[in-house]
Amino acid sequence: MEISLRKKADSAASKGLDQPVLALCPNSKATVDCARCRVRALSLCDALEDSELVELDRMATTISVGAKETLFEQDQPSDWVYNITAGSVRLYKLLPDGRRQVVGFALPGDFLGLSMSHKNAFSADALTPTNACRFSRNDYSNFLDAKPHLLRRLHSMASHELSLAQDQMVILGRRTAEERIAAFLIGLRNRWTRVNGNHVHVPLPMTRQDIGDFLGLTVETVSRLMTRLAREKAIVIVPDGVRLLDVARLERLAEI
Amino acid sequence: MEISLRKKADSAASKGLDQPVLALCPNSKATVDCARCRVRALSLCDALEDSELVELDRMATTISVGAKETLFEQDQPSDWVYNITAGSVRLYKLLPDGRRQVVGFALPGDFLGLSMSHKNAFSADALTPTNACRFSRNDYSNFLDAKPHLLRRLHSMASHELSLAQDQMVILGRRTAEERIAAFLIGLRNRWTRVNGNHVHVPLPMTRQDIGDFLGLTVETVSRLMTRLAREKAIVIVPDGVRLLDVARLERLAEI
DNA sequence: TTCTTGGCTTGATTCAGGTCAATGTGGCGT
DNA sequence: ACGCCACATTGACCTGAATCAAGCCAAGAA
Repeated sequence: MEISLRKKADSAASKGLDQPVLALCPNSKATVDCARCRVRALSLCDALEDSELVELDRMATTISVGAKETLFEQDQPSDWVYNITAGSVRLYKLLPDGRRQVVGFALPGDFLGLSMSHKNAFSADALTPTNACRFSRNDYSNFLDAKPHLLRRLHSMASHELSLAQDQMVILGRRTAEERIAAFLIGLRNRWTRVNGNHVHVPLPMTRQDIGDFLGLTVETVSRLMTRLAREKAIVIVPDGVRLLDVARLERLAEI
Repeated sequence: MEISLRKKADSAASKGLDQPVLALCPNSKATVDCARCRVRALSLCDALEDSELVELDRMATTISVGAKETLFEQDQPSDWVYNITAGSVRLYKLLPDGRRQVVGFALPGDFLGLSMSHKNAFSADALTPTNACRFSRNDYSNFLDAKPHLLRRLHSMASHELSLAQDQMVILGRRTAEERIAAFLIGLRNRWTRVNGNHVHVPLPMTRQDIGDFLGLTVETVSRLMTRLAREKAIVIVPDGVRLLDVARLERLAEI
């Protein structure tokens, strides 16, 4: 795993190969500047005052990982919490025999470390080159103790996450393969909307295998159904994503 | 829906038919006495000092609902939060066409209302006669604002719930019917342990249909596999539950 | 340029679990 | 005692998605 570190207090701390700096986070100075963070409004940090952001700056380290590199691994001590600022991340659990369940995908603005447990409940690796704001769990926990409104916000994010997980339980337990694909595309469209605005173009940084492992299907089934939806003019498959043609139909299929 | 109310401040507030008072909560006085609550150690309230419990007493109302009665319904305003003190509750989501996903079962000590949303994410109804401690969401929210350590506790419960939901995603997405049943029985055994101590007898207050709707299976499949596990001497089916004979085998099947 | 590799698609076949249809069974109200 | 009803079980059959097996294609490596 190669991670490049950029930190105000210790810019010589870089280890491993540097990843190219991504377009979304073009700070050439090796500083964290929460006040100007472009995902701030989407993230936990939105709960903070400007004065508090200065404190946060001091705690934060920005990290960059390349595609396919690991952020953290299931069952390892969770020493850090992360705020994704650019890129996309796959979150998954492995069974001993290799079966895999993807429990979610993280996009810019998403927070990893809601869980308050000292072991990671799942592994996380980057789907595309990814930047994140990283805090030590200790610093973070102390900061939380001092800022009850931040804790409120954290709790409301965890509640929201729980609610999404329950929706996913409905999808996995009670929906057909076609409905799962439709729900996935509509759900992802809605999440990209927060980041990029509402477009019929839905980027899919993950592979078909990842989608299958998220939806409880095989690659082949995902591929067949995407092809079928395309044949029936509900979507168009484009490089690195899909374009939604018949949003109404997809929403009807996805309806909860 | 019939609910009997018993409250210190307003014992005349009873409406509807009274349910018989349950064995586990035999207060004949219509008062809430958190300090002596038998599920306190299991519940949120464990985070509170004795002095704070007195405040809680004043906010709380105990309610009793009979089997099959509704505590609250999906998409309705969530005006109350609940602490289950006796009985068992089914939590579920309905699709428009009637398909159902049970998202969980609540046992004594479980808290309903982690979610901080003003609409219920799911419906809840009693499987067996059930007692709960009920708080208005407003009172509760104000109380939380004044007690950051209670909020911490609430958040850690929500985190735990999220982690369980992710485990359930693995079960629904990537496990065989037999593994699902084993995981369900072992998981339920572990939860009853908190309430009753560790026994090989696992009460099943829910129907086979409920289990199927929790595990993404049909009644018939649940019935067949329970019968098979019984035939193979892994369990014995007894009235209102099962007795685990070969715990090691079940744990191997359930392994995460 | 050709070779390799990883991801994607497509077709043929299989099978785990669903569906449909009886039948069994225990509790409850009359 | 009787009938009812909800729940549970069991059997026969069906099907949606998995599995197995090729190919296809684009991006890198040699």
